[in-house]
Amino acid sequence: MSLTVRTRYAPSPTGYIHIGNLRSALYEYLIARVNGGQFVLRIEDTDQERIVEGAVDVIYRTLKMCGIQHDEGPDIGGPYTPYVQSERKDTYLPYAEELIEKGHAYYCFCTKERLDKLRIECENEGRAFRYDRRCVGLSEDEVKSRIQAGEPYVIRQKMPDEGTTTFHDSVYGDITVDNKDLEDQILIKSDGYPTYNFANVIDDHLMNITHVVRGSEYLSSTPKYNLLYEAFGWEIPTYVHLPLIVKPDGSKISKRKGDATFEDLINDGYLVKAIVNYLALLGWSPDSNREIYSLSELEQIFSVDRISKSPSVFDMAKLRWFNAEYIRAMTPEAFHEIALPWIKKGLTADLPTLPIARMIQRRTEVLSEIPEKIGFLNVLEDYDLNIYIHKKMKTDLKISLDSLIAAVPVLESLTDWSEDNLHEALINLVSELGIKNGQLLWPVRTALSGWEVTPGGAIEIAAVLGKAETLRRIQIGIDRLKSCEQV
RNA sequence: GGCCCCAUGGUCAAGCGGUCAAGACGCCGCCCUCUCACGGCGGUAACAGGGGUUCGAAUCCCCUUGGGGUCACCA
Repeated sequence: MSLTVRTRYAPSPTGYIHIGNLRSALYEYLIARVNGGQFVLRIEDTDQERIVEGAVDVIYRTLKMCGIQHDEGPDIGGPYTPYVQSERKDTYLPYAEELIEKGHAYYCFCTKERLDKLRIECENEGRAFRYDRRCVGLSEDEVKSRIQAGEPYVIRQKMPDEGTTTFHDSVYGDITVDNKDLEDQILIKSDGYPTYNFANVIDDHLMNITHVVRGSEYLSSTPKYNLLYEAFGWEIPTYVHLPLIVKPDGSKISKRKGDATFEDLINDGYLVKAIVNYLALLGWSPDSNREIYSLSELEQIFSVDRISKSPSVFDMAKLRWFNAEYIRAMTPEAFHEIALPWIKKGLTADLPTLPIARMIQRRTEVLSEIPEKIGFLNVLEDYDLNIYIHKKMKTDLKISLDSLIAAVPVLESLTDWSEDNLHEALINLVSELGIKNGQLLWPVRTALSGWEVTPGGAIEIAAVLGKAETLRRIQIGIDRLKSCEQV
């Protein structure tokens, strides 16, 4: 079979894309690309009660940000337009009617109320609810007259009474179920819209989708889809079911629970490329030990047969690592650009941002941690003088005071306030004084920041603060140490 | 509960009858070092259990246990 591979991403517009959903889109895209095929975007909005304003835009935006570019879709058209199911509403009913003629479906007039009652009864008796097929044997005349009377109805798929149905999945292998365990699922709802269960089969066929890629939660309903394909006499697509992405506690990532949506991660300062890279490796593994891959590299090497079956835990710690890797790999200028909004968020003082960016780049794993990291640059807060005392640096209050005093004239005489010059001047001073680096630089760093821990050392911080502010802060340190009785 | 799926360190995972059972994240230690971080080096830790098949099982089969999914006029 040399058909062009065609995959589709068929989200329902709910307003956000959670991580598992995005990974599905990624894999669908990758499978199309690695086979030189096409990737289609189709909007599944057959549930009129769940329509969310602007939700489709979220989908477009997310795909675009990730570089997952579709070849056909509502926004760019294509040979199978329209790509929005609500706009295809009229195409489904005739197929359902065809099924009725062939004896694979039937009209059902049972009301929601009756069904609910049935459900409760079953629950009370401790057995699983299954539609009791009350309408399966209705005569053609009765159906006709009830429809003419305006009675609402749905169309149900009629499952075989016996036998088994087997389908093949590319990752899970052959799966067989007893037909008696299959429910007569609804194909057309009483509002005239098809259910997902029906529409996806019709559209996948009509749009010539060759590889149906979706989460493994659809595994249990796939036999019903197979029966549909068979009833129509259509070719069954290649199924590729993906293992679920779960939370550390093992439960499914749920939308309403506020679990990691793509936008959340972006807002938290995760890089798109890092997210995509991590997602690619969650449930799939390459043929080597490499972990860093760009999207275009993935388009070359992705393979369905290396998708794993077992669910994988979404591990924030690992995502952080990926993010940090991408940050560290950036040029200082590029990092400065993406970090700038976050630097501005944490910076009230008027200081040059590029040196700040350079200072924090290696020390940043997620952008959102930047503001709090650079707070010491804004104002010098009162600090505990005891932080001048550091055993490993071999400093105490006396040594710190001496070092700060010694640093003043050296810094004052510096005309070109560059990091290199600062480095040279201070290291020279160290040897002049015959002390250890830390005995000078630790006190200076402390005086400049007032923090016990800072991103960047004395020299980097001095360079960022500028000459005047550096000297001012050192003087504060000197004054405070002098007035300290223990010195 | 019925049906279906899954099962290698805490996490992601390689492995597809013969390996001292990779690698990565995390964690711990050491080195580097002006704190932190980066970087370098090292360490911790796994085939869920029980039966088979086989000369030989993490790899194949069965059972048990555990986990997950699904049972809507949602997708």
